[in-house]
Amino acid sequence: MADKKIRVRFAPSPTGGLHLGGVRTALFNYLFAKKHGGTFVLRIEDTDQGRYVKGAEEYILNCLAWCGISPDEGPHNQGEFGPYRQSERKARYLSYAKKLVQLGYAYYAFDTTEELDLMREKFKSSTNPSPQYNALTRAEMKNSLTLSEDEVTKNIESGIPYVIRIKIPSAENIVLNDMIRGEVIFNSDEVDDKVLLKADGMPTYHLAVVVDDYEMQISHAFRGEEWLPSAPVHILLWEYLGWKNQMPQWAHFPLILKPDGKGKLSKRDGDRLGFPVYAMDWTDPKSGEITKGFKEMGFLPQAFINLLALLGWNDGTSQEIFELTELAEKFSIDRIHKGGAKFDFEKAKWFNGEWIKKSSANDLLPLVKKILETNNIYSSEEKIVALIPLVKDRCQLLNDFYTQLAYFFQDPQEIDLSAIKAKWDESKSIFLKGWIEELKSTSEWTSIKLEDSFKQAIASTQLKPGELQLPLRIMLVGGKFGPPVFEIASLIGKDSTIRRIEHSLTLLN
RNA sequence: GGCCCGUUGGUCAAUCGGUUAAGACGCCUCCCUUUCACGGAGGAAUGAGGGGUUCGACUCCCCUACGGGCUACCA
Repeated sequence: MADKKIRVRFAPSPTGGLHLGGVRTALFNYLFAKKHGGTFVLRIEDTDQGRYVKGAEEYILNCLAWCGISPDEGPHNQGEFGPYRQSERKARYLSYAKKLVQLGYAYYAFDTTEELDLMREKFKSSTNPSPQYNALTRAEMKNSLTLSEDEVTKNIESGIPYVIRIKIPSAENIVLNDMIRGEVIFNSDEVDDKVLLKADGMPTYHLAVVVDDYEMQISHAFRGEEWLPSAPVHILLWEYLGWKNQMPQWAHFPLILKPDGKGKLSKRDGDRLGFPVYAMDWTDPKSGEITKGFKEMGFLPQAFINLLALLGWNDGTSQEIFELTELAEKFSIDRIHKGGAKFDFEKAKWFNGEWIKKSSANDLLPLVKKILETNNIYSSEEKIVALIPLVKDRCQLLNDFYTQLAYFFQDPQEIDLSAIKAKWDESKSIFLKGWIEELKSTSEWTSIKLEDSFKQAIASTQLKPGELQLPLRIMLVGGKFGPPVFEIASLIGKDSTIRRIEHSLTLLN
């Protein structure tokens, strides 16, 4: 076992957008694989044809690629353990389910939905509001344990729908050894006879996960904490199928929680509180509704995985900024927390700001260019790349580059005159008009020269430089932000500078 | 209701029996800056409660409280 090759998997269901928690699960799997020179497998768990959403698989791949954590093996890069979509593995599950029946560890059940509801109604009490299909109730149901062999065969042959359920033993302790939580003990009496094979012939998660983890030789099975209660079913299955000594090591990750209230983070929380929950934009193929993703919100993939990695894990030092390769070196399962972490969008933005500061102008160029272009600003790469260092410290999200850069390319659409008006008087207008005249004849248009000229001109008046520098900024950029004013003036050029000042002057009259 | 998991500032968190209980985000003050940021210096703010064990508990054990997950022919 110790020399077993490290193989881990990320096994999402293609049912919609890829949740932040899902990306973190994928990331932790990836990091573990990289750290130990193992293989990171992608398996598509598409056994629920009712919830299957077209395009979701492709989308998941794209999200992983954007994050830089593409799988080593999966439906799009087949290894020797394919197929990697559960829907394409259907026949295998059936044969294992039948084997379990033969062995007496599972049984056929013919109960209809109505009959199940009836049973639950019948056994419902104040002390037991949700009765289970288990040792107590299965004796009263229609299954191969209560029916004669003939009846069972007849039922199956005549096409009556059936499921196969696991027969949970009574009064047994089932022990899970979790890499994060240690020993967790379940009493089998609390576990119900879970459906293994559905009436449509598809396996449920419970059967599929153990069959596939076995066949794909998964060495470590990591998943979210929401799976902890069903772990005993899986452990039993490993045992009943005779694979107990090949069972992977388990670890259940803590959940990512809502920032405010309680409960795990959902897409709705993002909509409600104004931040993304999905990795990338997700368009629902039925409704056409678009749900915002981190990518489109202006996150750098490096920042996104960095923030995710630090949600429930840290390396024990106070370091917070890590790149992927460094994470892969330092990652370890035993430094993962047990408790869930509330998601804090403010901190997420801080991570992104740090990564923007860390990135070079050249790295940022294509992204910034694209943002400008979606806002109808087209410019040369030379110009953009020169401008980026001036403003990148002021940007937390990539989209901030638009506001920070737009006035270099076009006159501000809105000018915050209210900030000027309060202390405005005629003497200031007169000064600026005079200064503009001076500028018109200036041949050397540099920020140093402009600043000199401005200060000299103002020295001959009663005004102080500070009284006019802010108004000048607002006239040029539209608001109180951006790099030093004279630098801006030098970059936008003489015509624009003069035009913008004149325009504001007329507005002030 | 039952079962399981969890609980250090508002949030992310270090500590693995002995510390003035780190650090970060956010917030506040100041410096730098005649803008906004960045940067720098400070500040407020934490061991859920109660019992044990121990010379000594945030750290180990028990109880309580609180929070979460699960309780589908969904994953």
